[in-house]
Amino acid sequence: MGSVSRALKLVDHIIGGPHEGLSLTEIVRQTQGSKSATFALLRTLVDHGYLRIAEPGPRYLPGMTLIRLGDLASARDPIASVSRSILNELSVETGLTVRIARNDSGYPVFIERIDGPGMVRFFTPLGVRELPHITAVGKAILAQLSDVEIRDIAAETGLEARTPKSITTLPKLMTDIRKVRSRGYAVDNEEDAHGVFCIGAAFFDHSGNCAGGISATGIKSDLSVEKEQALGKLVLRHAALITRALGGQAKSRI
Amino acid sequence: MGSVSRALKLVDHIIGGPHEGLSLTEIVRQTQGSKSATFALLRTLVDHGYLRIAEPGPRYLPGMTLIRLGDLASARDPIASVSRSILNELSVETGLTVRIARNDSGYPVFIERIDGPGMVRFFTPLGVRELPHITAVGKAILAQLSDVEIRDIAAETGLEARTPKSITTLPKLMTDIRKVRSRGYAVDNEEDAHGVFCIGAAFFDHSGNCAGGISATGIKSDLSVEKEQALGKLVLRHAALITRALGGQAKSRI
DNA sequence: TAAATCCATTCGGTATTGCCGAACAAGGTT
DNA sequence: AACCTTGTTCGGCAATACCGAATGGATTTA
Repeated sequence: MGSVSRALKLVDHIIGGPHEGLSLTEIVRQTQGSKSATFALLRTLVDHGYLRIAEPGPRYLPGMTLIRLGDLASARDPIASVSRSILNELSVETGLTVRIARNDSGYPVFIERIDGPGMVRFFTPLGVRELPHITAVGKAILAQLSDVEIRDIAAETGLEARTPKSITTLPKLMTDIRKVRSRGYAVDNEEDAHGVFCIGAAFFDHSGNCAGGISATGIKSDLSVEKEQALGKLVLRHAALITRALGGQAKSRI
Repeated sequence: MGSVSRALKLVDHIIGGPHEGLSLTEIVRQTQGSKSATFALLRTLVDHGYLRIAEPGPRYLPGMTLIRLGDLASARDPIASVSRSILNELSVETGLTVRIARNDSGYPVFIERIDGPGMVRFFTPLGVRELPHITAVGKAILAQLSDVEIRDIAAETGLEARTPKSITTLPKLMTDIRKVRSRGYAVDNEEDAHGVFCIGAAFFDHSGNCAGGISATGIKSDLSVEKEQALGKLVLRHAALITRALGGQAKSRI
């Protein structure tokens, strides 16, 4: 399957490339492999719409099939499709950037996003495993796990820092998790990015497992202390709505 | 590249499959190829996140990478990213399902969508070439082409019908296109689906070429005659906003 | 104007590797 | 307990994906 892997790596490379696309020789220079082989791979990717060619001087760009598959994958995801209207409601009520994440064995993977109306745009990619200890949804998910599971995940990630406010030690993480458990919602206080806060809460599937989380993100200066609590309760309520829409119920942790 | 093609066909097959996913044997039955070969292909697709495995009884589902690539492809598309806020504005002003399409050499390919707030959901896939003579955006794009180009595209598609109201002959199409040219906006009057109307208008890039179109879709009974004109003007105005955002200007047709 | 450079694309020949059938393992069912 | 179904592994063969070189077209340099 080396061929397939190489082809998919090419897709990744091109989607990470510059706005105006990449030429064949540029791609060959930046990746390993002969010119003729990559040319053949690119050709089949174009045939399937994964890439498209921009003229002049054949430059390769992401194709329409990627948009098609992403749309279908999102429409077929039960969590994403069920929460869309609830997410939209939270968006208009808060005016913030709101997101839904799926619980990928302890790690949050955001699958849906509605940007706030303001000028500020956050870099919030979908479909990527995020760090649990640095995101509000991540901590909301962690809070549903046992302490040993949290320890294991903390060991896996190494609790790396993104900002000076990031939590980098297990004890500090545990005290924060305990706060999450008592409040019901999790807070990311500039732990992921300077000047950015995030408030998240978990939702549950039919078997009572944490299926993911919902969160609202904004710039720190807009969030007063009393607003935080109100926003937390709002996010929590919408998480409960998603739980209900999924036909789920929160499991009582041991 | 047979390998790559087969792998991408598998992705297509699985994303078109049932909600609960497909098992290996089901996939083997529905596609050609040996069990071991498809197993290997599926494995690499899972490795790259294009597919994911649902337990129990390994069933294959669309993976998170599809959502990630779709999000990135959409974010990198200049038309999609520039029109997002304008599309959102049209959405709240009309309360309808609104969409943006890219002009793919005469054919509309929708790349962005905001569903209306109501119960009704239209099946409006993204990233797919739609038929020009059956969609409002399609006719808005056609109206920007020369008459011979329209004839060629009509010959290519065969002007197939979707509903009794579909336009199926070139003369009828041309009279409708002339109306589009005089009004500025195009109307799909239950030509694509029973009880569904759509109003669209074209926007232009820096070189004056038609880059795509924007449209609003709703159920027919909500659209009175006087509303149609108001809505048409509204859609047209938002198309002009996109043209400006793209740094474009409408080319005067000959 | 001609030489030169750069790039996309094509083409044989070779060896890598992807494919197949069969065998193994593991549940689930009768 | 025997039987069927399904996922997974393995060895051997043939297809085919890869490479390097050659071609052709376009743009630039001398």
